Amino acid sequence: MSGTTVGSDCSAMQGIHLTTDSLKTAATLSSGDGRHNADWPTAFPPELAERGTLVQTRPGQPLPLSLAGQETVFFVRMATLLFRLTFADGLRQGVTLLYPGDVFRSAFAPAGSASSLVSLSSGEVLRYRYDAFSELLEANRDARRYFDRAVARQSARQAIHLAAVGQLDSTQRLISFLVELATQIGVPASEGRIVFEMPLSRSEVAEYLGLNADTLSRIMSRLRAEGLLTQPDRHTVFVGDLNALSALSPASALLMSLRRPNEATPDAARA
Amino acid sequence: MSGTTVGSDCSAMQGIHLTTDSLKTAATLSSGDGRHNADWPTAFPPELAERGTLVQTRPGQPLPLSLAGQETVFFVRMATLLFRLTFADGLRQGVTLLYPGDVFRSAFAPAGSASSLVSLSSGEVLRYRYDAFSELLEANRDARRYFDRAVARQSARQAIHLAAVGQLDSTQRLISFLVELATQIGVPASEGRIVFEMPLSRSEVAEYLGLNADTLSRIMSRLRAEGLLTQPDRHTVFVGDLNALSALSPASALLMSLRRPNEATPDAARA
DNA sequence: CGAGCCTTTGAGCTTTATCAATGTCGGTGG
DNA sequence: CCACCGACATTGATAAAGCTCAAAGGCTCG
Repeated sequence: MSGTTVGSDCSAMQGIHLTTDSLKTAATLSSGDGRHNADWPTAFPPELAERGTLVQTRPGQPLPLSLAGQETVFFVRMATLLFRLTFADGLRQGVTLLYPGDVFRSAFAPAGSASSLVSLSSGEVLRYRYDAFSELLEANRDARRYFDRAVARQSARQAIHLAAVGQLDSTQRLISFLVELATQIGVPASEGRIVFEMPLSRSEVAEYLGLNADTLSRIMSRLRAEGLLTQPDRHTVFVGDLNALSALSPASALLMSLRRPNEATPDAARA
Repeated sequence: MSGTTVGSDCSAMQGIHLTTDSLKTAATLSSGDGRHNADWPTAFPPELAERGTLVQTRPGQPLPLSLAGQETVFFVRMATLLFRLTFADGLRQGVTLLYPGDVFRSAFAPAGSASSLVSLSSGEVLRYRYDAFSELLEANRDARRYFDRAVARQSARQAIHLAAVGQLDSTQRLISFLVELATQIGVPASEGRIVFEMPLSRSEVAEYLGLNADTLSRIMSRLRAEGLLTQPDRHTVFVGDLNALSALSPASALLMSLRRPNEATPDAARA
């Protein structure tokens, strides 16, 4: 599995439709390291990948939830996405982060302009019309299973996030967030550390955690001062000792138990 | 519609299995007022109702999420349920309220003892083993559609709840909660008012809203003093003017747009 | 009728938001 | 190459929202 953030500054990025064989890469990429257990498919079924519309994303790029009035479905092949809700008065809340392997159905969001889906990184997303996607699932048992599992996994993640926002103090919330990122997009670095690129700006993180951006900055400074974190630059975070960090938030254990699906783990934990 | 708060000390209440025709009531009840549009089923398909295990609930009764190590699915026929998450240190957060028509898959909750599903009222719930339920959905297109819609609806509700907890002040949060209840379980009363039984105790409401119980009590007192609410007893709430109330929280509009599925509305809003 | 639990309400304190000033990064154009 | 600009980040002082603790009613159920 390769790196984390990309850094492309390409141009055309909207809906290139893939014909069945125009992009073997798609199928190949997504079947990935998949162990093809018929009962518990861990990889996105290639038959589905072939039928989607490829969207190349850039940081900050919005992904419209409805396409010609139709419901949509997105499969995150390689990117980090944010699903965000905006109230009438402009208050915004980051609801869920979506990582590679995740699937998002537009009906998961309240109707209207309140909801938006934004890519936080450069990457690739497959887009479907919901009715077409739904038919594909009917025809493909593995695809259906993949989708149902993905939905369940994300639902669990969102529940933990809600509990963190509702019950934890600001420090614990931030730590929970860092643990989430370390678990989902972190990669091992020297001396047992873990690195990841922070895909959100300070104010986006604050919005996600239900905190004030100033407060958040203060807390990050404190964690840095305490040596729990190192930041060579604004967007790169090294976690020295993930265990020490996670011990500081009650949500850590739950967050770390949620792996991303393609993770190469010896035992395929089922739920 | 009897009592509310905990205190059940009853005895037998678990799983009575229904044979195909032992409970015609089931099918009848759940097909309810359903308009049987093949494309968009609004009622829980009777074929599914017949196959579930009927669980009669009492206030405070826990519904175990795993059954002999198997994943489960619950269909709420008549009750209000609470899905709650508990952190290792005992902090608890109410994640979602489930109303009649809702469907809950145990995998929506993080694994382990952190999650629990509790009935807040007397009522009836149908329980399935997930693998059996999954097969039923494969065999029944309407059932599959019902399930997918239900999941989407609940996901949207949970997103709004998260945004309320993350962004709103305590008064707005409480008002959002009241608007949710009025929308979901409220019934018209005299003089254009709306009544509902509050299925949660003060401290459970506080837990759901991420507030302190004392603070919550204060705010309710204030709303009562301002005449927005009337409470003949602790568990009965009259909302004098739902529009006036909902104007006080930015989340109201979104919450009110989520109707429950069996609602007899002229137009069947699709998403 | 009494025990226990839930609720209400007050006083004081902690945490976090707000406001404002200053600093840093990255890009742009002279 | 440097000066400038705008967006983002940091940090301090202050204020307010909500939490904690404690005491005093109410309800409910044996």
